Amino acid sequence: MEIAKTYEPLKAEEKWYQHWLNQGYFHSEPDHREAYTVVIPPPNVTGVLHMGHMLNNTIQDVLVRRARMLGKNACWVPGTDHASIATEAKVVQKLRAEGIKKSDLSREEFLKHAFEWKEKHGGIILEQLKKLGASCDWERTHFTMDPEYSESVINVFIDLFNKGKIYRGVRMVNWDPEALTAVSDEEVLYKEVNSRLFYVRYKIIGETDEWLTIATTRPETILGDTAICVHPSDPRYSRFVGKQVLVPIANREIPVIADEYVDMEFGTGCLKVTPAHDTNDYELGQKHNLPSIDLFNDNGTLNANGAHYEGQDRFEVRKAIETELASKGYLVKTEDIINKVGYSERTNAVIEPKLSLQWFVSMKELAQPALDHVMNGDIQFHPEKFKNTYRHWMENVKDWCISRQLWWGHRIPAWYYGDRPSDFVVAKTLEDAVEAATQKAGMAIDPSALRQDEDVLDTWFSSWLWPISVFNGLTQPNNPEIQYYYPTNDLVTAPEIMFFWVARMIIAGYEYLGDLPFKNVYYTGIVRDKLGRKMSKSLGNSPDPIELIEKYGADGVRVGILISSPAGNDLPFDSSQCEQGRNFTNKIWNAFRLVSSWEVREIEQATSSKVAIEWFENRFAQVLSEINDNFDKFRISDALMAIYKLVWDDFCSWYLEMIKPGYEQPIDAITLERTISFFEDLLKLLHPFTPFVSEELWHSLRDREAGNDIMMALWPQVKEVQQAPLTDFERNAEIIANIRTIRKNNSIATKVKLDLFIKAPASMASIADSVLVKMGNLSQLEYVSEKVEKANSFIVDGTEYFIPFGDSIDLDAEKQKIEEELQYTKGFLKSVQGKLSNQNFVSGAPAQVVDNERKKEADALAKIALLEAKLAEL
RNA sequence: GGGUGAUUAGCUCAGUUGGUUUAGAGCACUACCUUGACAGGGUAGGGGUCACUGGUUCGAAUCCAGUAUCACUCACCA
Repeated sequence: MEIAKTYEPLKAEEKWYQHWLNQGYFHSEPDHREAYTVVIPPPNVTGVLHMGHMLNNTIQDVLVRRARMLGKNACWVPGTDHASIATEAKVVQKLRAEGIKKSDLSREEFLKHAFEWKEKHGGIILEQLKKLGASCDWERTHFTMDPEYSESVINVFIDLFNKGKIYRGVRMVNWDPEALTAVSDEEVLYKEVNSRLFYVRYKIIGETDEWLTIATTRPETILGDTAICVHPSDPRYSRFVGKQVLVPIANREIPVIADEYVDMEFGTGCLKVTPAHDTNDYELGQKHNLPSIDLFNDNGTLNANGAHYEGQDRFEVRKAIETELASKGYLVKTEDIINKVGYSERTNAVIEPKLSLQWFVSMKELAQPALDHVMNGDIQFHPEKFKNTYRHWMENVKDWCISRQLWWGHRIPAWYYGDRPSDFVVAKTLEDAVEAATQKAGMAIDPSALRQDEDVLDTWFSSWLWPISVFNGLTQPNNPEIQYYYPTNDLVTAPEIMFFWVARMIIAGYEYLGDLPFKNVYYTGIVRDKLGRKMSKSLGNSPDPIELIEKYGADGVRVGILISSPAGNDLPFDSSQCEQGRNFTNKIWNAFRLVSSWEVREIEQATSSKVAIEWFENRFAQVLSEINDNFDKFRISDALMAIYKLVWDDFCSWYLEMIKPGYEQPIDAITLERTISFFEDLLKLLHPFTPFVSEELWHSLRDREAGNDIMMALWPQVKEVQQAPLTDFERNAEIIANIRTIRKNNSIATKVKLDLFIKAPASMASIADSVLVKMGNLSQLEYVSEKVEKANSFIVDGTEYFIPFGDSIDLDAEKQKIEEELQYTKGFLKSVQGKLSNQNFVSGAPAQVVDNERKKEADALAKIALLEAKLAEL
C-alpha cells in the first residue's frame, strides 16, 4: 500500500483522540498504583483558548502522559472558573446589546440570563483543549459554581468567620466604577500615564491677600477637601498652621494642619486633604479628625456634594473645573507629569479609592504556614527564583477584600436582621440564620425579617479550594478520593497569578487539610509576539490556536510551543516554530516510510548493521537517562530537544543510514526487528510531546492487539551504558566527516567509491570498520605501515588516514586546510604550555588537572608533528 | 523609590555548585548536493573580547564589588 509522502495530522488526531476516549484511558479511579494528580488552572467558563492556555496545557499534558507511561495512576482534573467580574461584565454587555439594562432585572432574572450564557458558551475552551490532545479526565470536569463546590465555598466562609478570620468593616477599598464593585489590591494594575499637575491657590482667611498653593492631579476632588496639610517643620508655611483657608468654588472653610507625611519637596509642599477619595488622605483624616465628604456616586459621576457638577463624570468634571478655576483666578499654573494610576484588571476602568463596608479575610496568621512550607522546600517552585517574590508578598500580606458587589458568584452567607452594623449572623441556610439570629438578638426573629447580604464572594475565594474541592474534600471529609489524589503533584501556572491563586491554594491546603496542595509549581512564561509584546486580544497579535493546529497539526504546535520555553522564561512565539514542529513530525513519518519499505529475506546480517545496533542501543540508553533527568528537573524544553536530536540525528541521519539496504535490496530479519523495536522505544519517548503521530505510527509499525496503544505503553527502562560502542562511533563519525569533506573539496560525487588507508597496525582493525566502508562508500579499507604518497590525509585520534588522489586535486586548498589546522593546534598548545610553565599552576592545581593538561600538550605536539610532515610532502 | 532576577552567536536559550579542547545547542544564514524515506531533505561551513570596570585565584562565562541596560515584583509621594 502506498504510504503518503507526508504525515497528515488531522485525520489521525480525530481518530486517536476518539479512540483514547472510547477506551477510557483518560479516566482515573483510585487503585493500588501510585497516584499522579494535576488540577488544571480552571479557565474562565466563557473564555476562549489563547496561546497562554496552549503553552500551559501542553506542559501539563506532557507531564501527565509521561506519568501515565511511568505506570502511575495519572489523573488530570479539568474544569472552569465562574470568574465573577469577567463573566458578569460579559453578560451585562450582551444584555445591553439586546436593550436590557442590568438595573431593570431582579437578581433572579439576571442569574437566569447568566446561566443561559454559561450553558451556551461555557466549556468551549474545554472542547478546544481536546484538539490539542489534552488527556484530561473529562468525567471529572468541575465548575466552581457546581452545587457541591459552592457548598464547600460557603462552608469555608462560615468556618473562617467562626474562627474570627473573616470580618466585616468599613475600609478604603479599590472601587471599580464600571463594574460597580470593590476589587482586591491584586486586581488593580498600576500604569504610568501622562497627566497634569494643577497648581491651585486657596485664600487664607484673616489675611488680606495671602494664599496657599497646592499641587494636585485630581482638581475635581477639590469640592471634597477638608484640610490643607503642610510639613510641621516647613518654614514657608508654619505660620499658617491652625488658620483657615477657603476652598475654591465650594467656598467652604477648612483648616491648615501639619503632618510629617507631607513631602516638602513635592509640588509646593502643600497638600490638599480629601479623606473620602484617597487612601492616604483617609488616614490623615482619621488622625486629625477631619470630616469626610464623599463626592462620587458608585458609577464615577459626582453626587450632590459636587454642587453644579452633580451628575457629571469625574473626568469631564476635571476638564470643566480647570476652566472654572482658571476663570476665577484660582489656577496658578499646570505642569505635565507622569504618575501612576490604578486600573481595574477586569474592566480597565480607573480605580476610585472609596470608603465602603466590605468583608475581609485576615491573612497574617493564615499565611504563615504557607510561607514556611515554600521556604523550606516542601513545596518546590520551578524556577526557584519565584520563591523570593513569594516570600516578599507573604511577609507583607494584607487583608483580603473578598466581597464583590455583583450577582454572579457565591452569595455571602450573612443575614441581617436589624439596623445596627452588628445585627447580622453568618449561616448556611435561612433556617440556620433564623435560629442564630434569634439567639444573638435574644428575641424571636421572623424569617421574613432576615435579609441576605447582596454581595458575592471574590472568584479567588472559590478557586483557592480547587485542589481540594474537585475531590469534594470539604463536603465529604476524608473520602477515598481526596485521600488518594491529594496532595496533587504538579501545578502548572503563570507567575501572574502567584498571589491570586497559588499562594491562596497553599494557605487553604494547610488550613483545611493540614497538608500541601501540590508538591511542585511550574511557572510558565508569558507568550509574546515577535516584537516582544504580550499577546492580547486588543492588539490582535495572538494567533488562533485552533487555526495553528489545523495548519501544522496538534503535534507540530505542541513541539513548536515547547521547543524553546524554559520554565519561567517568556516565550517569544512565532509560527515558524510550529513549522519546525511540523517538520519534525514529518521527519518521524518519513523514517517510518523508509523502514516500512524494506523487504525481509533470509540473508545474513551485515557486520555494519550489528555494529550500528550495538551503538544505537547504548546511545538510546544514554539519551534516555538525560531525558529522565531533564524531566525530574522540569526541564521540559531540554527533554524535548534531547529526543528531537536523538530521532533526527542519531536515528535518522546515522542509524538508519548505517543499516539501510542498497536500493531495492532486502534486509535481514534480525536487523529489521531490532530497528522496529528501536523505533517503538523512540515513539514512547515522543509520545508525551507528540501523542498523535506516535500513536499512529505505533499501530503502523506492527499489528497490535486491541488495547495495545502507545498511550498506555510503559516508558523504556534505563539500562547501563557501555562506553566502547559509543567511542567507536564517535571516532567513525569523525572519520566519515573527514571523508565527506574530502569529497566535497574535490568535487567527488557520493556515488564514487574511494580507497581508505589507515596508518596503523593491522591489529587495530575492528568490526566497526565495516561502518566506515558503508558510510564512506569505500571500495577498500587497508591498514598500512607507511604513509601513502599522493593522497589526501587527515588525523583522527592521533592516527593518520589517507585517501589517494583521484584524477585531480586542489593542492593549494589542501595546503591551506592543513595550515589552518596547524595554526589552531599551535595556538592551543601555547595556551596549554602557558599553564604548564606557570609554577603556581603546577603546584597549586590538583594532580588530575595537571595530568590532563600534560596529556593535552603531548597530543597537540604529536599532531603538530604530523601536520608539519604532511605540509612538507605537499 | 525598595526588592528580586537577568545580560553568552542574527534569534531563542544551555553552560550541573571555578579546571575535558581557544565557550555549546536549536532555528536562521552561506555554499554545494539531491530522480531511491523526507527540498518540510542532505553535506560542509561562517558567526561570540560570555554587558562594562575592577578584584579574589595557579586558573573566572562561572565567585566578589561597582557601573550600565532590561525584566519582574512590591510601594501612599499628592
